[in-house]
Amino acid sequence: MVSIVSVAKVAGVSNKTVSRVINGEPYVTEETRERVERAIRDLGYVPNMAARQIRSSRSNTFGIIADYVSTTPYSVDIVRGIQDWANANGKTILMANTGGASEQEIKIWKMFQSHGIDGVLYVTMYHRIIDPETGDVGIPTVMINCRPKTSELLPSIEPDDYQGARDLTRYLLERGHRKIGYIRLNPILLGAELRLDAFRKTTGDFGLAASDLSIRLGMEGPVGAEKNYVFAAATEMLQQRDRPTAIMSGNDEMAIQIYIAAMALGLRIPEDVSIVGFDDFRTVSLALRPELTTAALPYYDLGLQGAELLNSVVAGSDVCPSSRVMSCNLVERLSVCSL
Amino acid sequence: MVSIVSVAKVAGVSNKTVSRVINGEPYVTEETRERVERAIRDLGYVPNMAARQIRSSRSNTFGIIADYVSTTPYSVDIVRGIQDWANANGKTILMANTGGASEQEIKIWKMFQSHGIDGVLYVTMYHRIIDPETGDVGIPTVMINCRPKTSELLPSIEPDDYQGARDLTRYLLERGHRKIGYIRLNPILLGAELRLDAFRKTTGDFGLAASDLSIRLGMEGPVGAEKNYVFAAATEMLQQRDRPTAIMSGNDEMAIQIYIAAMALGLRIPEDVSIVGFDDFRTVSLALRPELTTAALPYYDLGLQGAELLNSVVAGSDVCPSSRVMSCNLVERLSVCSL
DNA sequence: GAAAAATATGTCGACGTTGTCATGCGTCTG
DNA sequence: CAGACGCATGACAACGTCGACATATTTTTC
Repeated sequence: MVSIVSVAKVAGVSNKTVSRVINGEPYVTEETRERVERAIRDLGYVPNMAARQIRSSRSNTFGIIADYVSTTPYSVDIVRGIQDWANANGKTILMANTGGASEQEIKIWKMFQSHGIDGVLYVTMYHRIIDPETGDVGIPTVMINCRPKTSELLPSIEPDDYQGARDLTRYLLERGHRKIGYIRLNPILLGAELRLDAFRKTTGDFGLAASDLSIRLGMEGPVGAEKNYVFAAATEMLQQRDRPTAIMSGNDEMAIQIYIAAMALGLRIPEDVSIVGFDDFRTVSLALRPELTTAALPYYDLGLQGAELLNSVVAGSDVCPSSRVMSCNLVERLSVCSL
Repeated sequence: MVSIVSVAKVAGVSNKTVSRVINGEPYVTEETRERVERAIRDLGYVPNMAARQIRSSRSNTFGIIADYVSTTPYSVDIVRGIQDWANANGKTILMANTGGASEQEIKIWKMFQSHGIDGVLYVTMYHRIIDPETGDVGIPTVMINCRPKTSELLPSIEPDDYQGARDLTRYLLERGHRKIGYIRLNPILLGAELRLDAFRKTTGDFGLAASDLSIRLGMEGPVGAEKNYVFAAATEMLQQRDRPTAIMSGNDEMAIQIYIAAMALGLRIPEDVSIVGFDDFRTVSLALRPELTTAALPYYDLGLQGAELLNSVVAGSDVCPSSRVMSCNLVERLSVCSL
């Protein structure tokens, strides 16, 4: 193992001087600095993080604890955002998934503690309210895509589902749609309620009556084993005499079934029925024909901002532990037409 | 910080005895062991990995270096497999993404070295042949979902695209299909060639002529910015007088467009045209109606086995650095009918 | 019942790094 | 020119853990 000591020997200086060079401390002659740097290059020296950590009790490592995020296709962009931030700021990321099991969660907190993690990003796959088993370990924590249930608040960052659904609804209304169908997300998800509320409120404000709305449940049951009514619901909705001219889908994935249901009934998209999604899950939204108009969940930014926020918490700046919210931008594609 | 020393003080023994208890070494009375364990619990002691590593020069940590895997929806199951193995075997996972940039890659290898990583899993999003910039760091490495180009071989684990496509083709042939269309994956991907070869070979063996086959390119161009011809290709294919009774899609995602193309032409699936995918990317294969018959990429097992294999390499057992291959199981759903 | 073996516990140092303090040298101030 | 100051460097200890070795106690063996 090539250590600071071997570098010092080769450069003909003390180890402390090498340490100074490595850490960019002042009070080193240009000449010694160069000698040391050459020795570092020649020997291929790399600092030993474990030793640093033991000395400084700072690991420069953040932990991600997730339910399924990194192992599920949907919210990977959160992780990407975090990693990009970490990369740009010289931090390392240690990742663990609970798979939803709370005994796992406790084990993971212990593991984080063991590794002297500086801070934890608590990430969930679906936007929801939870009660993190922080294991009372006292590591600074920021929640991403979820919000703590209990009063002992942790700072959190969430997508603005309400605003996203409101913008989407307005978009349809502005294009002349007055009969609108809505196929609901699984009600366990926080987004489901927020999106539906926004839909109801916005159509109401615009003067639509309850009879102009056609609302159906698309999915229900435990995440990962839900019952799927989307195709049936869409088919039924589109067979009504007075069928909606536009359908809002709880998310993009569900929109696949709505497309297929519409086409099976011989309806053209968007001429006969307009469809909008939610999430901008691009594997779907860009694969559908016509491409899907939808509201983009700000996953990447959630990750980036979350890491940034955690960093300031760790650095000790007094972040008030409130919930920060990021907007969902409307992505206009070709699945909606004006009437 | 509660260390071994504080535990020793409380338990009234030497630190070495505490160390012995922690590591389950023999030669400790039942009585002392209990006293120590109680002290550990009372103080909430957790071993300090950094210190351990510095002492033993083993970190019990594996690194994942990926192009985009963990930040892309497709192959997250590889990561899940690795993490499950790590969890079950008390290893920790450090994860980094190159985003495809090779200067990133070098940086990441340095970082791994800095952290004293025991072994590295080199994972790619798409099955392909690459030349890893291992940074000549000499950390044991196993490649997952890819194969090294150069002669200095590293052990690798890959999916058996050929077998998967062969089984899928046979499945169609056995059900009486004699006119079969094929929409090709992006040819940069190793899977594209293997799958197409299998399709050609298997139909040929079965006695189909080239004229019975209708092969079109679905996508091309750099990953992430490819040109997409799928919808057009499928539409054109299905408008032929002598249209195929079944279409094999390069992957599940492309099948979305094939479904829509077929339906737009008023064709029913599977009565008028059968469709099979590849990958079993469940967000798609289970969302399509009828659900998609496909071959499942063994991603989870790739991860699990890869971690296992890396572990034996690290432990020093002489693993011959050859390529191991895992089969793609056919998943029968409802998108194919017998003629 | 003495020597040998097995069991139980302790002391000490080293891993690689950096913070604290000390030292040496040159330059400035009055 | 004495003292103060700024700069450049080094000596040393300490972080938490565990391996090597030493010591103390008990058990086995003939």
